[in-house]
Amino acid sequence: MSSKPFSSVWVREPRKSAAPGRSREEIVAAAVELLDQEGLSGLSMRKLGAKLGSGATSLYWYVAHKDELLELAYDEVWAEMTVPDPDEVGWRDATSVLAYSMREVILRHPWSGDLIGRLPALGPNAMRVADRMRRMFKAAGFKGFDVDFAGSTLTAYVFGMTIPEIAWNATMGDRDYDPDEMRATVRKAAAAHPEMLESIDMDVYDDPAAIRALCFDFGLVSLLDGLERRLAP
Amino acid sequence: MSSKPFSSVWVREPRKSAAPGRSREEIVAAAVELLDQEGLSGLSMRKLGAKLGSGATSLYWYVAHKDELLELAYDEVWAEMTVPDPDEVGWRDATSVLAYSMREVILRHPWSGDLIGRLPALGPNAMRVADRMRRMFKAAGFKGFDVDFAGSTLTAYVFGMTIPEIAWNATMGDRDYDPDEMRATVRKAAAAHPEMLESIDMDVYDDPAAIRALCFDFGLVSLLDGLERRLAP
DNA sequence: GATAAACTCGCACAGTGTGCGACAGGTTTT
DNA sequence: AAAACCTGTCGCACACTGTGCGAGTTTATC
Repeated sequence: MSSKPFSSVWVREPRKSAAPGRSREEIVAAAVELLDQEGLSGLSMRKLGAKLGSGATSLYWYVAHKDELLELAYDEVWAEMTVPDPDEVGWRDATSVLAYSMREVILRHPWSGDLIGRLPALGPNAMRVADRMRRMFKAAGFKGFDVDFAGSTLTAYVFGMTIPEIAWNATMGDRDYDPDEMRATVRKAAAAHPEMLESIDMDVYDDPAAIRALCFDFGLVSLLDGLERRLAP
Repeated sequence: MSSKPFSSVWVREPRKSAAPGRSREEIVAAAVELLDQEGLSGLSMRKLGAKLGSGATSLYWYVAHKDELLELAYDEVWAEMTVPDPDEVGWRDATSVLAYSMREVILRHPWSGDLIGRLPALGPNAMRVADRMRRMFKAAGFKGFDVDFAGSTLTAYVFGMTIPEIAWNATMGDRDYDPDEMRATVRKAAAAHPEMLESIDMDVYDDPAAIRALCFDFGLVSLLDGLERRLAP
């Protein structure tokens, strides 16, 4: 009765071929490289084929469709995240380090921001992160559902804070940034809401990166405080 | 010296035409409708033109490019969010209601999830929400940067929690959901991490929507607790 | 040497955003 | 009245996308 089966690279049986000329790993690596250089919209099968010195449609032997390739590339990103051992540093430090690492990795691969919330994170690397994050929160003392809830809350925060940051970098990165121009723009947009001006006129726009870092830390500390509170009633 | 000026619909001067046959509002409304029905990838200029009984390229009179249209449609989403008055219900209730409202609105317009983190939220409706959210956190007692930081933290959490939920609905919505199939899938993906099983084997997959709602509340309460703690040292 | 499996790739199709230039109708200026 | 100018519409064309198909080539196995 079920219409279509749930489809994901991680569910399909992989090709058994040992290691011929072109391999799936090579393709995924090239895709990640291209994505880092040109962004999500810069990755096309034709370009990727050219980069690998092959025809575009040859890649379809190793990969069912482009989405599958993206699933594979996406999981590579999770591999780069540092997940400390809570037994060594304590759960708060461990989760903090993970959070900062996630933020940093996503910012390094901005295209991954567009994939969060579009692809299921079922790859081995994502699983490894999930597993170790569970351990962190178990070490902290969470029980039952709360272990997963705490994990979801943390990743939600990090993603939610970082994704808009990517957007900012994308719109601003390819032009010379002028604080005054930006201030003027936002002031115009907020003209109808005089109270907003007090935040705009602060020196937010002079060093946005620094302010964003501060903001990330503020939210993270708050969040961890809030989680801690759920442990001891 | 500055390469390109910062571009956004909200910065450009709008067309002055009063109200001829076709108007910008009409176009945006039709776009939102189409987006709701067919999702982000379902919106093409040709389809939209057809829906309005006009040629595709005619729309370019009212809108500079597709992105601009998306900016306009995106802002319409912000208009639907309920932003209570903190003076009436207290800041914690006010922020909770806003958070729930944001979640609900985004889930109702899933395509907006893909636009967060791709478009700047400078439209009048987004500004209105930002302004009133500032008021909430000022009423709570936050000062200076912390007012904006608290706001960013809250929206980050809501977005980060909701965006993956959209992805889930998208992959699952168009097929019959089978808890056991899903459980088996995830169990397979997590095979290398035995500790994950204890969360998988709980009844998460029987009523995912309910669990997600629980999770959202857990994170929200934690976050607000954490923010509250920053008020009284 | 033959048969089959593994792999490559050119062609073609249906679709996309959008620049361009040709139109039409109304308003204003000469 | 004529000419010039806006406002608005739209067909055509370009370069680009993912990918199904089928014919071709290489490699492995018996």
